[in-house]
Amino acid sequence: MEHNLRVYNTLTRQKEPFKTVEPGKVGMYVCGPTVYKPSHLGHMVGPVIFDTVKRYLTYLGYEVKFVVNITDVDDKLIIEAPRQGISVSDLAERVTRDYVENLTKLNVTSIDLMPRATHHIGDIIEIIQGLITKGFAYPAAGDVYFDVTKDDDYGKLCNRDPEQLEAGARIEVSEKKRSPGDFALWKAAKPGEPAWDSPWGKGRPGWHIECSAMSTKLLGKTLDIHGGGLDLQFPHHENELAQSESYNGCTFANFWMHNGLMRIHSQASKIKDAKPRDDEPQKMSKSLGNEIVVHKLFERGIQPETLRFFLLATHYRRPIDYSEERLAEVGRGLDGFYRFFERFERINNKRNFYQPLPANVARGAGREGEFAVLRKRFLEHMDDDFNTGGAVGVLYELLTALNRFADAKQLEIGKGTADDVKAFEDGVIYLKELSQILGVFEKRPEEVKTDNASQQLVGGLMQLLIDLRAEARKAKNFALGDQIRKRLSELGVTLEDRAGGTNWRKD
RNA sequence: GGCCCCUUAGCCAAGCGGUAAGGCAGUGGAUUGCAAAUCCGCCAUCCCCGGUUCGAAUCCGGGAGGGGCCUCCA
Repeated sequence: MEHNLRVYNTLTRQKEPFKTVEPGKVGMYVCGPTVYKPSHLGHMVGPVIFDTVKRYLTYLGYEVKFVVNITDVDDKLIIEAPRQGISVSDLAERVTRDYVENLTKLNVTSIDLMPRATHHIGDIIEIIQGLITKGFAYPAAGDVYFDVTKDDDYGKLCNRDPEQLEAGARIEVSEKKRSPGDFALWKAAKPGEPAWDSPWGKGRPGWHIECSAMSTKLLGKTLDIHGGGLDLQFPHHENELAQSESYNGCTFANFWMHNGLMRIHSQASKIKDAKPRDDEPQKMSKSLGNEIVVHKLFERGIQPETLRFFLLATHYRRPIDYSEERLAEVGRGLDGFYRFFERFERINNKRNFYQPLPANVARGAGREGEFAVLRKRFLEHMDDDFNTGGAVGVLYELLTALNRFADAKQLEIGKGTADDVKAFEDGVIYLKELSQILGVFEKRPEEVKTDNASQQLVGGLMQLLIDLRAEARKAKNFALGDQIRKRLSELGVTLEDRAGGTNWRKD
């Protein structure tokens, strides 16, 4: 496979040339949510990033298997379910549905499997038993713990020294543990808790082990990419790594990718007792209670595509500060693209911009024209550790270049030569090709929900007003023409006079 | 206390040793009857102080400020 892709690896703290275990194939595992509360914006960062990662790898020719797990049994669920008066499994089901709906809206379509922890209890028990047999774990009164002192390179992902874990003394205290850094693989059930039979009695899996079990089961012993939020590095990923490598005796993941965290200024959130320095951004998290719930954002009319673009406009390893203003700003930037797509359809009314790409698009073909150069720069950014921020910048340059070209050749009034039109269409095809890598502009933005009859009526009335205004302007009665435009503007309708006629647009 | 990471224009942001992409906002112009849309122009020397180098936003050292993890967390 020929490419120049380099990927930053948390394990080595540097960018490395991307390689895979099996030629042409990629196994990618990303940690999904513990499903006890509706997803907030922070939960969307990883999926959008890794969806884009998969899109790019697929673009390069890889066959990618992308797994996102759902942790559906955990203390958090056990506490939350009774509060809502429902069972743990119903809670899990409800929250998972919310998660998936949000992902779908954000055009995260590339996930192949979403395994649930509770569907893999057998696999989990098998690994725990294996770890006990190999001497890496020990049962203790119905629990089972991983013994970090038996794992020579424990802490290698995060530079964590097991000795110093004691010094912290903030770790869960348990007299069952041999040393403070040990963590639970299996937890004995208290009465009324969800429980499964095991060699150590009724209980449930600890956190971390489900990921080791499901990733091995579904993707094999060595993952090409393991992803997740920066906050999962320790202890979650460190422990996953320790378990898996101790059990399988081989490298767990070749590339560890961690996305930056969504932050929010507490003033912008609804926290009552904000901390003294409430002007500094903080991580968005359920436990801090400052989260922006995704489905509420959609209910308020935020376009999913605006959100996706917002997430991709920054490099994935950096934190992103959320604010309403920022979202509105991104939306304004996006408008330029939507207007261009309409322009394209005016120029070539045979084609709908959102139609799929022709299958015969020859990638990398084409002259060293301006559009082709920009396309190349876009791909170079993606090769550089999936630098979507840089790529988005180039997409804007391509947009400007296309508008400039259409202006210069007066394509809108049919003045361009056949060659001009061809060159323009090639450029548009590049734009579509690159947009698809980012997972944007694949379908027309949602129209305001009105029934068909109303829409037709509005269209008819608008045409009536436009025609009347055209007559007034023809008669040089600009005062009347301007009045019509002004009154419409007050209603949120903008008129655009062009050579080919007048367009209208609702804000 | 330990371990990571960040600091670029009014705001967001790319940049990974060769003399600052892009977006939003602002502003001047082309176009327009006037607008809208579009295009063109203007708008930073990169937190501070040292050092390495012919050359540093980019490397090294120190300082200041901020974030994350060490406890559930995407």
